[in-house]
Amino acid sequence: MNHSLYDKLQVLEPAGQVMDREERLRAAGRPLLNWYHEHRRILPWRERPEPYRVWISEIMLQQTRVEAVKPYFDRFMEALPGVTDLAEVTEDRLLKLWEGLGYYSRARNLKKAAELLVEKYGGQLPSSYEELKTLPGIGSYTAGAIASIAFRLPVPAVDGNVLRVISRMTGSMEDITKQSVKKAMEELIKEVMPKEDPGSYNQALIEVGAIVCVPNGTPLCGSCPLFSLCIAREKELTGVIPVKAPKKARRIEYRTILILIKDGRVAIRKRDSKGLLASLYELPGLDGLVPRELIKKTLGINEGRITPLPEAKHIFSHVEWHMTGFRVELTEIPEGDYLWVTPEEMNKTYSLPGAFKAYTKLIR
DNA sequence: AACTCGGGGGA
DNA sequence: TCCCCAGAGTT
Repeated sequence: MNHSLYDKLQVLEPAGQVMDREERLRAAGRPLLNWYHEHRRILPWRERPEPYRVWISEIMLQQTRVEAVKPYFDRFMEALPGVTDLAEVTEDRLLKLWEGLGYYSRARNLKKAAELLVEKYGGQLPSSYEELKTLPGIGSYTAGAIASIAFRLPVPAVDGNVLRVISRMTGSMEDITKQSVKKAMEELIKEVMPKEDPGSYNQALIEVGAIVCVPNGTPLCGSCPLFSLCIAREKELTGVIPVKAPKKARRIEYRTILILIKDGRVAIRKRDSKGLLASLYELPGLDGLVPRELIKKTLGINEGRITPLPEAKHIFSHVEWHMTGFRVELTEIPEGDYLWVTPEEMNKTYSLPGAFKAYTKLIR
């Protein structure tokens, strides 16, 4: 096992003996399990932890809060109750089911993986950590979560919660955004985790991170099962740990959004299958802030009534769209790969991400 | 190792 | 505003 500088971090126990990082984590196992059985939240995907349900929930939960996932999970399970349904669903219907959850490659990878499962695994998820990890969209965390929760295998599932809880408890000042730190944490946990109920153990660490050892604001140390084991609590370092490298500033992109109207229908178009909002539908748009006088020329039309629309801003994690827009009432169909749809079809059938909301709400 | 990929809720 | 979230894939 790798021993970094901070593995050597030791504190004096009341009795005078010291406890290193590994011992501290071993000691946490029983308190975590006891706490979890008493305090765990009742969640839809925890009721019947079958492999398919655990898989779908874990993908939805990647970088996404429990509260955000709740309204999506049951609807998804009802629409696509099994691997075969997922393998056969159209991409448009799948993306509509995912609309608003973000990170849309998760949905596409889900379908890819389902197709593989039907082809090569008899429509079932494989039960080993290593095989799970080969599937699209399943990395080390998700493979560990499925293997431990659905198949009861003793493998770790290290997410942001686990990194925060354990780095605080052990007083580690290492940068948890580094993949080397995550990997070391996985190896450490694999060594010390109890073997009898690995799913509950992993979820206990996650649950403590989600509802006690919270990231923003003051952690609720008074109700933490790891209170007496926690170095950050003892040394008042919860404001410092976990240490994370600063992230870089967002770039800004300027867009001109167009509501093209012809005979009561609106133009939408499918976005590229790669990049931001891949394969979703969008209102047509132009790069940059295009002045009103250039709109007709750019569209290649002669007639049309052009009305300016308000400016709008949409913030993604790494990009900001600063938008302006125009409504264009057409008497001719412009060149371009447009789909002409009624406002109702636009809402019910096609997946238009929230980034366009400032303009889609103006369509009537 | 650095970058890309969404959207929302809370401080 | 900024932060973070049951991360993974690509470059």
